[in-house]
Amino acid sequence: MKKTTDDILAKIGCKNTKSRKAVIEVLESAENSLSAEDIFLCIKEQGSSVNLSTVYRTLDLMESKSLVNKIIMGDGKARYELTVDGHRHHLVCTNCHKSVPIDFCPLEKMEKDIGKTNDFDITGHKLEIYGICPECKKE
Amino acid sequence: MKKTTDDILAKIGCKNTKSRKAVIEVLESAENSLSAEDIFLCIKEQGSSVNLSTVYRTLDLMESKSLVNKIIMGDGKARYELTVDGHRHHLVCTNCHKSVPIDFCPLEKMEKDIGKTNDFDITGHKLEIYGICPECKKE
DNA sequence: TTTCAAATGCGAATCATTTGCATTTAATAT
DNA sequence: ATATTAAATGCAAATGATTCGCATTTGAAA
Repeated sequence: MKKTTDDILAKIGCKNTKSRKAVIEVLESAENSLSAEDIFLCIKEQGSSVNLSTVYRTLDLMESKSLVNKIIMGDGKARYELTVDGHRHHLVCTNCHKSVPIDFCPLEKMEKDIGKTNDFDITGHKLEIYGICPECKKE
Repeated sequence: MKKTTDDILAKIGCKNTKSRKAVIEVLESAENSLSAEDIFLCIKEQGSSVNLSTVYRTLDLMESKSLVNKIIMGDGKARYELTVDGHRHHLVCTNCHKSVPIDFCPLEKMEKDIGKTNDFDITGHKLEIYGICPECKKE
């Protein structure tokens, strides 16, 4: 079980530290994407401690290695999640901020065409769909 | 020519002030989406003066009335543009931050299905496509 | 186990955006 | 026109997420 996080860290050629393992483990067990502070608090709850700066640095590092996907949200806080095969978009509840991953990407087929039409080299995209989740609808 | 901005302001039921007219006029003549500070500087260049807070407040107001579309960018600054019929997505150059509007929306047809599948009431979405523009490619 | 670059913690700095409050102004009634 | 008043503005200070500098610690290679 620890093996996985160690492998991840070895693969990107950086030191295998307690903080980094903690961050990765939190992300692995998360159902939703988390903010840096969410991660920081999770680790604290587990009895360990990391500095918030270190969480940010770890996330930046992992994002630069494409291990983590940074989601820029409308509320001013970025969320992070482990990169899964390909990428993933979310349905975000504008009331409670919970997010549900969507398992397909409406852009996949179109991206190349759009790039060609506009003479851009496409490097990526961000998509979020907003709405009210079932729980919040009840209220 | 002034008529248009006056109409816009009348329509949303708020005071018709110099600052607001200035913001709207800058947005009308802009080719790309602009940051609050871009707008602030444009107005200053024209010899007038507005407070940056006022620019933000005007933009928030207009966004709340759906007259302006707020684009959340990866560089930490939001960009704004007048809402055109329906909505619009952008191809954004990650190098020079220029953006090109895309005249169709890949989500249009899918949104309802996605909402139904996940039991969400869909309220909207944001999509941006990133790449390198023709000019920046040359470098 | 020595060595040293890489990583961390801490506090301070940044920077876009927001807010409180005193002052000004546009729109309405007089 | 003028008075009246809620809405809008300017200003400066606050906020809040993220970043940075730097002294200290630590993992990994020799």
